[in-house]
Amino acid sequence: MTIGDVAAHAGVSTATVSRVLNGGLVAESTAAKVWASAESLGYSPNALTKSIFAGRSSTIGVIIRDLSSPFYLDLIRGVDEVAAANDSPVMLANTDRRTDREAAQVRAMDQHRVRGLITTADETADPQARRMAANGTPCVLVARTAPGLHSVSLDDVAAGLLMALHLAECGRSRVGVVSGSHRPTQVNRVQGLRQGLAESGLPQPEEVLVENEDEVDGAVGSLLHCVDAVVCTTGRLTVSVHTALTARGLKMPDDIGFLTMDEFPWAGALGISVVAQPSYEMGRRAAELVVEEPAVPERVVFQPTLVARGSCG
Amino acid sequence: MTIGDVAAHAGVSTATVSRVLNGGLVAESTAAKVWASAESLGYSPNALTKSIFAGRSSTIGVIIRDLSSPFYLDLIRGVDEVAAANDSPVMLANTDRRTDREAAQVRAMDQHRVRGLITTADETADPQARRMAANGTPCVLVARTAPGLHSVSLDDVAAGLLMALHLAECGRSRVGVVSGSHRPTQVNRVQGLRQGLAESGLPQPEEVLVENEDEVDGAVGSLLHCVDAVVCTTGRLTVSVHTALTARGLKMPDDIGFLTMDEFPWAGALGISVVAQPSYEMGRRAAELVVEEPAVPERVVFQPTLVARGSCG
DNA sequence: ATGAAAGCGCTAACAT
DNA sequence: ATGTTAGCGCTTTCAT
Repeated sequence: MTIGDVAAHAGVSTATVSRVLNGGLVAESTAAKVWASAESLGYSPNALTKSIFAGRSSTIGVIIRDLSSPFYLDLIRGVDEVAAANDSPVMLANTDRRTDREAAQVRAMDQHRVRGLITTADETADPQARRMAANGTPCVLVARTAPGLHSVSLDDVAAGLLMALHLAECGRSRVGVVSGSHRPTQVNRVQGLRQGLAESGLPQPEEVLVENEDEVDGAVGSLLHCVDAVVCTTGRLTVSVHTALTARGLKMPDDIGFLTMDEFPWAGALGISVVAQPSYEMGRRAAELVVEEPAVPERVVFQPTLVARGSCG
Repeated sequence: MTIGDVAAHAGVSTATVSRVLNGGLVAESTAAKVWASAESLGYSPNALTKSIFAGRSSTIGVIIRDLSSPFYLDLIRGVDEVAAANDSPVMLANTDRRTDREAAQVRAMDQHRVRGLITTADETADPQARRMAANGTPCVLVARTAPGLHSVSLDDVAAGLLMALHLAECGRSRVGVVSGSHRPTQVNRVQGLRQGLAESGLPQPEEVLVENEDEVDGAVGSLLHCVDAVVCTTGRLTVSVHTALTARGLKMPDDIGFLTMDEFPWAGALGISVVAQPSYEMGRRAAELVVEEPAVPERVVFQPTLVARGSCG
């Protein structure tokens, strides 16, 4: 089914059909004929071919590190919302935390001539992203910044400060922190926490860094002999850390304080206090940057909010 | 940057460049020249144009009813996994439970000439899907079947039976069930439950159907005067039902039994028993159907499994 | 108001 | 082994 078939069926030229389909100047009567033909032939315009002329597709590319994380999920929902409102399909790729996949995925997005790219990938793929940006494809970094590229991120230091403040208010004095990686988000959150604790006149935290989820239990155990509160700087490890705590029979907030990052569906039911980031809004904003294509790199920073539910006292 | 630019730079024809890029028969020396030119010009092949020739894109389309549901999330992960292994990008659309959006999204997928479509949409869009299927685009229904289309679904009746059996084994005698809609999955699960209870010599369940999450609390309340176990046939409402129960001070399993659908990250920590569906595997299988394009409509049915954690006794 | 024709970036015969 | 040429399905001048 091509535009040619429709043209033949309607007894007009392909140019006319194209005009009808795209709202050009055509006589009422011919337009009607064309619509009828298109209908009866079950014609479906080829979006791929259209994109060739535009030079790019209307698709928005999204590269996600970890599809199992609630944060990224909400991010996607936000992106999708804005994309849908702009008739832009969303092309999704999951690196599944395998950094070596990122380059290939960015390349794929580039080759599909996405209208813009929203990525949570590591620095590895930055040069490619920058090249895309130079060629007129807006690229938005999420949870990270880089020169020459847009970014949407959380004020991670503020998140750490918020945590420290809350712990201090709850009368906690010795805190242990579980972080998830060396990435800037994690480092900044811990830094904010340190700063906040210092400002509150509290001792610096005991820190463990955990890459793998199955190391959490041991790490938390090593923390426990000297702390009265455990904070977790990544939503990814919330379940594991919580489990490590409760498995030892510790009750919150009486035996131990617990504070973690990122809102999640069960937080309310479990009474777990969190420092939340507006992930859905961040997704929306990222997509808006793609749609609006600001000329100069924009760095959007969102503020975290504390949701106190009693797990710290 | 087109193939023509590369050809000019390398002093060969576009055909030769195309051959080099796609592994045709070319002299080592020319190939080297071409690669060098492509490299230095930063050439990136246009996947859109390629698809024109193939007649279709390599993209797999996925339409999801509800991106916030863990079930669909795992499904996507499965799809993405197989898609990535086949160099197929994934195009994602979220209907956000607005049935009226489905038709437009299926149409968009069609117009983008997706290689195949995996959809959780309602019957509304079936005629379009069937037309696509007729034109050679494999369409896979998830959690639903329809004549002429592939499908991947759970044995929902078995899920209900499993629930009934477990409740009976735990000594529950009067069960209340919260279902989420009139869709076949829900109906079949309840039917399986009824059948299982009957076979176990237990009375038929008290049933409430809840469309909106904020009606859950009232609905559960209305159930409570006469039941010693509550089952929820949709993972979407697990949190709400659980909250409705605990908010009334009911302890599981002593005061009330609780059993719900779909595995979720906190189930272990909370000791909630569930009947799980292999969502990730289902996603994989759906994508495989797209890739393999079986000539006749295939109906893949997965079996649910009980994960007993003590919330029923 | 409509058609003819050129061309978007690429591939695939068909030549040489 | 490489170039020439004719498309793929569509848009867009430029004529008429």
